Amino acid sequence: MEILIDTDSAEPIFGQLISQIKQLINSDAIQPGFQLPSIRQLATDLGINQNTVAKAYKLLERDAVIVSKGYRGTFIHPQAKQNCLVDHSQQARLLLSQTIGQLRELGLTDSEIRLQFAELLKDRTLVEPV
Amino acid sequence: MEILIDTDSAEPIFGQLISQIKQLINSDAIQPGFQLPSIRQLATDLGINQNTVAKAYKLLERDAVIVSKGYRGTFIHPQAKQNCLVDHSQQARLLLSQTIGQLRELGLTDSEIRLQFAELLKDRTLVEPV
DNA sequence: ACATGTACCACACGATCTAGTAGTACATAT
DNA sequence: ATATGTACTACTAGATCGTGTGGTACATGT
Repeated sequence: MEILIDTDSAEPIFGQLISQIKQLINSDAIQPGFQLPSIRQLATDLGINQNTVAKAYKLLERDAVIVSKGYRGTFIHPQAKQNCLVDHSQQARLLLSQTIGQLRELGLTDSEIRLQFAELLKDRTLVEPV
Repeated sequence: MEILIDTDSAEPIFGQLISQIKQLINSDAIQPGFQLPSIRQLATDLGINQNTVAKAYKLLERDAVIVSKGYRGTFIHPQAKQNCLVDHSQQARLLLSQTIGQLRELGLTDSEIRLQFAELLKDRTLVEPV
């Protein structure tokens, strides 16, 4: 499994990791069930921080591209290739654009919308019911 | 009509104007039909910029607290006292909190939500249908 | 000619916030 | 003891935003 990191790139490292891992899956270089290197292993190999790798893995797992099995390691998800194409941003775009449109119709200033949004986003109770 | 501006205050000048004008209305110091000083007049009286006064007036008119009658001047709105209490932020809060909750349930990161939001807010076509 | 509200633009200062990364520590299970 | 994923804090550079200002221009109606 070959991954190259460009520290000078504008794209963040964890983003490069995600892109390249997805590409390896799409090109069938690695297939479902394949065990990925551990977070520490990959981090030291690439000369980057563990948290950076952990972040990439976490996002990949959220999108069901890989699966973490705790101390046993991390593996390619059975439907990895299919899930690589899912775009969560699409749904977000739709929901948000509708909301913004409504708020603007109410006459709210963009500044006011921004302010409310920033405050609400700090509030974690919006998804976990306390 | 006495208005005092504290340049050293953390609250922006246009905010101080809005607050104090609302308070004058609530305390019956000025009543519906009362003619407010013109933008230029108030600006020079307080030693602040015209645009700052214009901004305050504009927001007050949006919330139906005052009414601009063009070259004839600006007046206190008939239902000013009542409209002083209307909080547009309330509706915004509700709409936004619902949307944010849904996006989080989808598993989206706050970073991702923020990004989408920032991009969409730049798009003015969301309310004006081109 | 004059005063009114309104609408732009551009700029600068300051404050705030965010992303990205790094370091460290922890619980688990072999 | 060792390896795994995970969670927390902290830091720094950079971007972003708001505010206020200044200037100019316009249409309106007296």
